[in-house]
Amino acid sequence: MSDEKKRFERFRQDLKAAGIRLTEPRKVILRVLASASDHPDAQALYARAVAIDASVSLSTVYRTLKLLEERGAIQRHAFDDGRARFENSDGEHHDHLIDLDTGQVIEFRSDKIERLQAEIAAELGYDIIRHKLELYARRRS
Amino acid sequence: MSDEKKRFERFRQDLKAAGIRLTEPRKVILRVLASASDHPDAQALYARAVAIDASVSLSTVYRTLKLLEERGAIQRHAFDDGRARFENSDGEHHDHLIDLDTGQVIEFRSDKIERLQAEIAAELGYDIIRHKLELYARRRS
DNA sequence: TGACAGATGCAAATGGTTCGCAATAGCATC
DNA sequence: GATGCTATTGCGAACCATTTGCATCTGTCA
Ligand SMILES: [Mn+2]
Ligand SMILES: [Mn+2]
Ligand SMILES: [Zn+2]
Ligand SMILES: [Zn+2]
Repeated sequence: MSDEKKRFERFRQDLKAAGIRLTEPRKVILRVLASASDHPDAQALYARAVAIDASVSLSTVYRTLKLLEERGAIQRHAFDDGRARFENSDGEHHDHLIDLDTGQVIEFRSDKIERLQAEIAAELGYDIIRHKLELYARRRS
Repeated sequence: MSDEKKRFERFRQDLKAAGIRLTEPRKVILRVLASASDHPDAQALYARAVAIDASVSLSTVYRTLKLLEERGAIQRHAFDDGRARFENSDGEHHDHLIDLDTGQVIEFRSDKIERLQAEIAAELGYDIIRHKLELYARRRS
């Protein structure tokens, strides 16, 4: 089974387990999310969904995104361009570098940084629930 | 001269140097910003400004904030609560830990993390222009 | 197949922020 | 200190991403 199909299945199970109806628009949106490998915003997801089924509405895209986010199935990011961007939450945690010139989003992960963050929070008497590390950068010339 | 006064002076010089008029509303807003030690949003700054001079408008608060941000005199943050928050840019760079229960913002700085970030970017062929590190955390029980 | 609660599309509302515009007020000059 | 030009102001309307109310549809399970 392809990764895309696996992701779709995971979404489907998630909703089913929560007793949430698997409607036609939701199926379409799940499919779109499962096959996304970038960090699309709601508009982009809506466009991809409409390409599959023209009757899907932007409202339902937003409602489904919220639903999946609440269940932890997808993650919402707020990069500096205003719109919220989404990606599915499988795979290991990573942070992002945003190319200021192209808008390209590059993923990276540093265990050292993750560890240091936890240490800092601990010293302050806190446990990190989630965090955000975004590097806005320009290609070295 | 107090830190507050120093900050106000720096703001004043910045604007003067750029040939920007030092109007009454701007003076009030500069004063408010200079004396802020937290991370207030536009509404909060507006409230503080109005307490000094009731004729100041929210529009002018926003316009002045943009002006100062463009000159690098203040910094804009976008924590997860939607509104933009501001703080003056003197002092050394730091990042933020946000207490999810109280909303309290705690500042910290880790040279190690700063260094690691630069290394990661360099490996990817990038120079960091700015970055955002926010830890959303809960007090350890 | 029927019933009913949950889900949908549409349009209108929201909330933070920006903008257009006519009126006002810095500031350089006299 | 008065004058003139222009930047700046307050106000309300516009913006834009996202959310919501509502009448209508549709999964789901009996
Ligand atoms: Mn990612
Ligand atoms: Mn700070
Ligand atoms: Zn991370
Ligand atoms: Zn930092």
